[in-house]
Amino acid sequence: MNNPDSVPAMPEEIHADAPQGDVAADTVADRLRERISRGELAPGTPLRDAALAGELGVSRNTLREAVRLLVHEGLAVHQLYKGAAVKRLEVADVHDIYAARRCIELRAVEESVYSPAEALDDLDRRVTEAERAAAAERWNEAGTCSLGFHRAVVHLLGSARLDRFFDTTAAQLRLAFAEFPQEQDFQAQYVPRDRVVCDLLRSGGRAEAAAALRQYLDDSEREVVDMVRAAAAARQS
Amino acid sequence: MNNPDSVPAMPEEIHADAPQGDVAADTVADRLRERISRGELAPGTPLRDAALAGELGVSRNTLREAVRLLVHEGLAVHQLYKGAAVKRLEVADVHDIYAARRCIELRAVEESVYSPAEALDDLDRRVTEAERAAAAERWNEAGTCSLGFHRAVVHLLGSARLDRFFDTTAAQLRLAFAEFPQEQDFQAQYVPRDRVVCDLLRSGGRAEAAAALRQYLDDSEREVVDMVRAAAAARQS
DNA sequence: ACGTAGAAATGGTTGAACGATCCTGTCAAG
DNA sequence: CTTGACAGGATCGTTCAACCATTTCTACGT
Repeated sequence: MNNPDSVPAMPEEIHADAPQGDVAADTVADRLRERISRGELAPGTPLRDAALAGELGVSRNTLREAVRLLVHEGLAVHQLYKGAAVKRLEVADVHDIYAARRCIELRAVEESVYSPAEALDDLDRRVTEAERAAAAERWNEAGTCSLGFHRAVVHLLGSARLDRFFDTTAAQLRLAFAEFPQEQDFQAQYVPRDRVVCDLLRSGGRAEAAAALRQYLDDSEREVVDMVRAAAAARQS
Repeated sequence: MNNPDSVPAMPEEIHADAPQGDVAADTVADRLRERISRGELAPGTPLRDAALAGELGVSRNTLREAVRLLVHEGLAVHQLYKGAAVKRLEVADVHDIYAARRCIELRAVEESVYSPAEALDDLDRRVTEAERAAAAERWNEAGTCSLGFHRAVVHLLGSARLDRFFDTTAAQLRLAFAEFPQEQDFQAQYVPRDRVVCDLLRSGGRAEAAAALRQYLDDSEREVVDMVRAAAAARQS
């Protein structure tokens, strides 16, 4: 099955915009993250180092460093002598992730009293962007913008570490969607609810905003759990 | 200054209790983490791969994978062509870390309404342990136990990801103490305040518990900032 | 059919090599 | 004496080829 093409796969050209002050393993990790998030490397796909190393034009050692980073980020899992594979989200993971989201995002809403006005304006910009994308029926982009809104909410807390944590968690959450690329438009349904949360927040209704956000997260969690269950069921057949 | 002992440093024996189902790089990362947290590798210490690889009895490649993990965890920093060094906490880092702690721990207190009684009993156990250690003037152990209490508080939220995040953040915070091994006993001063928070939590006084915890974190942050400032000043001379 | 022994594939680790870059100390010109 | 060029040496980043360990596949004999 592993077609040993005598002609090596064309090494993807190095992106000129790749961070040049960076080491190879990091840029390779970026490339892999990218591929995973766009579903090109579906959950469960084994990450064979020899193959990927050739494909990306780096040595096996470098690629292994990159894969180790992905494992550390929870985007891949590792088994001794069986290598790494793209992480497959389980129901427990979804609950775990949403517990974390509830913690951080709800706290951010409560703490937003201390946030400067321009930070709240940034929130509004994000939602407006998402609405524009949704109106144009660019569902994929709408999902990305919606996520950007939540990212901005977290950013209100002013901790780069929390921002990073949210990013990696969101990346994991995307694994659920990666199995159903066509379902991405379901995210658009949540854009109006982003708007509600945003407006309540700006008008000072923290408690209502928090309640709305909590409901939002509960509903979203239910939906993602269903997706994961469906994916597992589809895999059985 | 880098004494090139012609006789190679004795490779530390492999711990028999090292997770055997694990790959070498992970166990090496554990060893390095250990060394850093106990101050054996002080902040600013360069992590020279050739030297460390020999010392730990692994190849340079394996060691580099381990170091990359530490960098990813924020325990080390990396500069291209200059290698990695143990992270030196700056004031901004301390603010960042405490913003994250406030977010998570305060949320945990508020959310503890939904926590089962035995989870709260666990909190009590941790504090009692810390008190015992403090009474015996084992300050180092008291600090560890106190941290265990806060860890248990976070655990109330029921997210393994948040637990992990708290752990890595706490490990970063230890970098501040690593420069002042003798000051570790100052942590003991906080044990009685842990007791207050714990009791308020168990008696249902969430709001008071949250207020006490917030005050706790504010004071602690101030103190750690002073430590970092002092360390920076001491470095100038 | 079934278990089993090889064989092939893959993973884990090592050691050496080579170029790139940084650092340091030297030396000569000003 | 200061300054700057410059030559080593040290370290880093990366690659490559090899080796053993383990799994997985396959084909064979029963």
